[in-house]
Amino acid sequence: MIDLLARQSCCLSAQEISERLGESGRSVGLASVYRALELLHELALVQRVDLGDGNTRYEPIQPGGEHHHHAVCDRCGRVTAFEDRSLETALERLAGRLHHSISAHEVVIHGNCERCSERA
Amino acid sequence: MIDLLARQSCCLSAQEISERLGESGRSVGLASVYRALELLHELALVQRVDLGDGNTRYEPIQPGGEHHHHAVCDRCGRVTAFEDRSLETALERLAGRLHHSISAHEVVIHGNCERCSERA
DNA sequence: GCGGTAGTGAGATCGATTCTCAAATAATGG
DNA sequence: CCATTATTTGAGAATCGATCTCACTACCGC
Ligand SMILES: [Mn+2]
Ligand SMILES: [Mn+2]
Ligand SMILES: [Zn+2]
Ligand SMILES: [Zn+2]
Repeated sequence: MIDLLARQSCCLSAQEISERLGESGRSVGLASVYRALELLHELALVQRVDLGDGNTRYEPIQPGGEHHHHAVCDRCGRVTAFEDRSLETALERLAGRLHHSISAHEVVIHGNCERCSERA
Repeated sequence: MIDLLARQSCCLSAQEISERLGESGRSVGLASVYRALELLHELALVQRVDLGDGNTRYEPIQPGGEHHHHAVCDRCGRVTAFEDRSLETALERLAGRLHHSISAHEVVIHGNCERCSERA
């Protein structure tokens, strides 16, 4: 499972992880998936991603710190990843000013994806 | 209920809204609270806030556009609101570059609040 | 093999949200 | 006013992701 997650470029739900493992032969129960994810999260190897539909997703944390954020289409649900250096810079600067330690941050953008923007 | 929400400076869960309305005499069922919130959200009067504990919160959208974001203490759960102009600027600039319309954005910071940072 | 320990997952449980529907309330028209 | 129709409410059922339980399995050292 570790490897399956590591191979992902973007986030997956626990359900999806369990299904994919099943498809590829190595079936793993949902309970075990959640257990593993919790552990990986504590070890800072996996980050939780909450996009506001009722499903928590998980994605690997890159050792180098590179990461992206997500734009969600409120019409079709499609999730688009994006990176933005100046956004990250703003967040880094904010860290100093804030009376709050920062172990993670998450930026979620809502709107319509390219495809859904076209058709009225 | 509109007025109760409007009076809030920060987000409340549906549960909290129902409770507070009950305390102040005008009891309103949970179903009705959710109904009203959905409507207010469609009218762009209320914004959903998802902080990653299983509770969706809601807060009024200021007509002027002023708004804040949230830092969550992963130890005690306390929610701290913060504003940051340069973060907003970065998000505004991003809007142009992104192949995705933006109707809302949400920034959530995880870490430890001031109090929890002090005690080891 | 055998007892002990850690890991697994099917199914029970929980809790937030959504759905249903009968009752309450409001609006309409004579 | 009163009867009729339309709208709103909210208690409780249903849903569904996440978590918990616990019998069962796998593994380990002897
Ligand atoms: Mn970032
Ligand atoms: Mn903002
Ligand atoms: Zn779309
Ligand atoms: Zn705290």
